[in-house]
Amino acid sequence: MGLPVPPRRVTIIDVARHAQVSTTAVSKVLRNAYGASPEMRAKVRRSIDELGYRPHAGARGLRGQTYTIGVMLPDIRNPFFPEILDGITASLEDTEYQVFLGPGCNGEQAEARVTEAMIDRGMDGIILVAPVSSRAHLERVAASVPTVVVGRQGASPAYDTVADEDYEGAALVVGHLARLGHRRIAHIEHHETDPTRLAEMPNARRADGYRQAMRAHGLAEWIDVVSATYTQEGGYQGAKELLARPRRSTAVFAGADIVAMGVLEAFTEAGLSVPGDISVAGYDNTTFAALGQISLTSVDQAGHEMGGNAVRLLLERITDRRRPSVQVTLSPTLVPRRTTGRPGE
Amino acid sequence: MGLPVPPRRVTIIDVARHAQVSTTAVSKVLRNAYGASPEMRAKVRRSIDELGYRPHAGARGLRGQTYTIGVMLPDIRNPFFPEILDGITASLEDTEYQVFLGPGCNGEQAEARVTEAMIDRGMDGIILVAPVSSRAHLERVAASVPTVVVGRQGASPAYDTVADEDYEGAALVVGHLARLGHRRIAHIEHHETDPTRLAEMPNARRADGYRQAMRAHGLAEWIDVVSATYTQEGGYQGAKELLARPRRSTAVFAGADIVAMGVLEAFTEAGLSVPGDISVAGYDNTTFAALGQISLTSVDQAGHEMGGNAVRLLLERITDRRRPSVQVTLSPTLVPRRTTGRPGE
DNA sequence: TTGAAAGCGCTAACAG
DNA sequence: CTGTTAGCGCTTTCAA
Repeated sequence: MGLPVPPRRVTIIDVARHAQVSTTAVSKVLRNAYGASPEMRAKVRRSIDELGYRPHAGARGLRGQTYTIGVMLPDIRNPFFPEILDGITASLEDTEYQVFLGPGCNGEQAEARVTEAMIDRGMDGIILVAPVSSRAHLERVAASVPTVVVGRQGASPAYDTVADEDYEGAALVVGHLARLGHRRIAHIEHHETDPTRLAEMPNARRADGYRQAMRAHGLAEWIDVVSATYTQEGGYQGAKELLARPRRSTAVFAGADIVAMGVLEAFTEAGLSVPGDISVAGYDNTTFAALGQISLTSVDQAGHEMGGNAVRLLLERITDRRRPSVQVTLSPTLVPRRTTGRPGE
Repeated sequence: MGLPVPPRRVTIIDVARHAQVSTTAVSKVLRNAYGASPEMRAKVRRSIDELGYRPHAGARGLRGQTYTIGVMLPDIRNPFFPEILDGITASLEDTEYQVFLGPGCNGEQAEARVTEAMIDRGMDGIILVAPVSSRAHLERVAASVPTVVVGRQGASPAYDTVADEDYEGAALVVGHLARLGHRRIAHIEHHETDPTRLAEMPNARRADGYRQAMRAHGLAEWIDVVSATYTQEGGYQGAKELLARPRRSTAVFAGADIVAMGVLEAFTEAGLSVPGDISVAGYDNTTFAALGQISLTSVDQAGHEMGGNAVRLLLERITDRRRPSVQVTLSPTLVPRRTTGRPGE
């Protein structure tokens, strides 16, 4: 059963016939374009409603726009990204644009596939969140469609960027811990080898920010960085490594909340109390950092604002593709919770 | 600068010219369609590679398919959904189809907007995960595009379904707790009023499954259901309510992991130890249930398999739109962790 | 202000 | 097996 014959879609021709005008007129009304009298607009609008007409985006795209914005998120599991997405959808809610997300990407190859798929579908603009692709690829993408890169530093004339100042975020954590009386503050970073990305990716900047802040607080001699990956397992292993040190740290700054989760697990396993024996801080202020059971001190990146700014820049660029590129940098804030306290309490 | 003039896209005509064949020939090669000699195929493929040609999905969609599958997830924050998504993308990886996600939807209106947007973009098929829309709307959608509904019971001739047997999941939890020696097992449900959805939505079925299982274990007199919402706050409030009861339960079955998180928070606040004083179980086996710090007993829905099945059914239906609808039901499994133990220990 | 007509890139139907 | 032709639904000249 199930209506084997899907009823033919209502097209612009049906609307034109119903309203007794030309398709051109209907098109003008759809796009709020110049050259249609108020009476005609009203008449056309009525027909559109009566017939339940909705324009076919693919067909529109062949000549004009598809009114579609693509968003690429690296990992849908990371609870930080929904914040950005909320900011994006909220800003786009009252426009005609529709957002679609690429599926979780990990690695340059997956990113290439998704970005190409977006371009092939005629999307009017794309927002890339924390992409790992080479700058060359990003610029190639930006050459064929308006693009905004979010959560990654590195200005380019080809695309706009919106990012959090990770140096500052790292400094907030180190400052907070130092103020509590910690000196031996260790850091677990996500290892980065690619030379281009080294300066642009948040993980690298957090590690640098940590080093810089330690020096600024006169704690240079206690700088201790463990290389791992931004995963729970990475945090677990990194914490193990720290525990094996002859002089144990009194605080650990994990480069991401998910890393902090692994750290907490390792400490619990080792019978250490947090923050009694050792303090732990994360980064991203993810949903589970806020869970009462965990209550992790973290850094909030204002994801919502990031998303909102990204949309603003993107719409501007869709309007004027040759305007000079813009870089927006937002300041993170510290969210102290129960995993950090005075040392040796 | 940023290349103010985006280079014209390579079209099928360019490829045809380069390979010295007709556009029809190129089209056939693209679609692996019948009627092209191996030599011609090779020649065309070479030209495609040399020119870096990629077909324009919108244009294809005007006559044939767009090779695009839309997936609607209700809430990107719920860590259960990525599992389904992984199953979907994994099954689609080696096909020409590309997945795009609708942005997080809450409520019927948002769902309507997203499903319509997908149809307007000529998507070849759509997968709706735990939609809250009325059955009528779902059938309207399914009438214009092949559709699979995931995570919601309720067979329809218009679409296929893939769901977990929530009765069974609830029974697993009750059985587990009963076997540990619990009798006073309470349940926190997500309140459902809509009569149509009542029988189809997972939350309602979990509550029913709980009641049924309690009876089956001879614990009918201890049935105790608190109505809340599937949120952390809902769990917190629900737990408060349970604590105010004259006879306290020794175990709580929360309808979802996120609810269990709120429950745990309330119990911690009340100075109760888990599972010493009271056991807690959730549902969905989300990422944070597995976190060492939380270690929540939960029910695993085999999201990956759900996604894989959804894709299989969808591709089948894209091939043959009039084949009778299919319902796939998967069995959940219990994942016992540290939040459940013997009562009164 | 209005509409006729061309064409976006591709596929399907058909003829050779 | 191969190519010609006619659209798909819309926007965009451009002439009236």
